[in-house]
Amino acid sequence: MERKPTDIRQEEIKSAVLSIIFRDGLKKITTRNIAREVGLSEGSIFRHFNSKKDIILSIMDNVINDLIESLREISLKDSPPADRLHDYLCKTVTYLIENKGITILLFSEASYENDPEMISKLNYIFHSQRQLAGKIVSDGIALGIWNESISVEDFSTLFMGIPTTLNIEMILNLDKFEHLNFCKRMFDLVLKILEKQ
Amino acid sequence: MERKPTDIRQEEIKSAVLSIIFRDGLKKITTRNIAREVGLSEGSIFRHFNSKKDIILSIMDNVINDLIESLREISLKDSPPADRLHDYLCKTVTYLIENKGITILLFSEASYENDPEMISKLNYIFHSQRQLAGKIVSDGIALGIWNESISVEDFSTLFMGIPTTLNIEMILNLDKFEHLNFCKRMFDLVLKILEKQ
DNA sequence: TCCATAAGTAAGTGTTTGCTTGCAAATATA
DNA sequence: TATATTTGCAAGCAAACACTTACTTATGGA
Repeated sequence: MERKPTDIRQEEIKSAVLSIIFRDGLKKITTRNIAREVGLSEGSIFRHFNSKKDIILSIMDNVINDLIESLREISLKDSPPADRLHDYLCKTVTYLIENKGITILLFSEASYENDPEMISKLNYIFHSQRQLAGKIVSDGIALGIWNESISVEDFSTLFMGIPTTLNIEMILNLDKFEHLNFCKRMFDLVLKILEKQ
Repeated sequence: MERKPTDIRQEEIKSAVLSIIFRDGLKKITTRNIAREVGLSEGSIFRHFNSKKDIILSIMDNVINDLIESLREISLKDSPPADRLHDYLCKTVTYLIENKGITILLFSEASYENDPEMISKLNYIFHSQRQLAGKIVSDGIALGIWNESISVEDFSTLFMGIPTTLNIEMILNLDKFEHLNFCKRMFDLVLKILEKQ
């Protein structure tokens, strides 16, 4: 059989997991199915990961490296806060649409396994998102653009609801979901909260 | 052994499921564990429900009867829309806090099993909530109290994000979560979107 | 009092699960 | 070329799972 180095196989395995979820649902993520999807024997999967849990943890690391780091870049830019907030939201929405099912995988596995390592990684992802969004709002307030009486904490909570609702809507009616201009529409709504009256 | 009629046992079983989730996590909901929690043999569980799936479906029915019907009542009241929206939000928040883990159970099971019956019930729950919130907003606009240029659809999406975020926060840091005045604070924020400028 | 029915149990069933073992062969390094 | 390491596979492991079976016993209406 064809042989490939571990780092390549690891990516193939993680990608297989996401394909299976999207096509067949969460229940079908078994080491047998993953092996078949990659085109390896089941035993080989355990050459490249110590456990099934490690595969999920590694997928979480991908989310951190891809999504969170992009959001961090946007949040720390010099551009006007309104532009940043808009980009931030659109980046999140795009990522979720392009990686359908990834957050439900993360939340389901974490709450299913009740595993501290998973919960901790999820915590990092969630609270990074919150904190980075909060920074943009703080900047806007500091610049005198936005209403200084708004609680940054509370706004961030509300803001975080947008991607999570998007996720749920995608689970419930994948096909019907109308994401045209979704981020722009949501952005216009939340801007009303921030603007000085 | 003590014998009880099916309808009593069914409630005991459903209640046991929720206790197990809260105490031990989703993975521990096995028919063995449920039986032990109720104090029955595993076989007896199947006297009262045809399958494990039916237990979850029945819990979903409880959510529909308890939460959704309360929300419907609030939504259809005659009181001022702002009062109704506030009550609506607080009712949801209270329910989620008192029934910790119930929504993650529903979403996880539905997306894990990928079962049409479960997805359909979840759809009903989610879209009822959306629609009932939307009605309050429509009423407010019709009465000339709120900004008529706001999209009721988009507002409802944003509004639905509040309970879902609450859920996630509760999974991630159950103990630390500060829910004092949570609903009031969120209500004040979203009111800024609705008010005429 | 009789007896159908409902509610209980112990001891299984087959299947699926994540993972291991023992060994072969490809690849990299000396 | 010699050898150590890595990658692969087939077969199989124990444990866990939802659920069934065969049988017993309590309950309640005729």
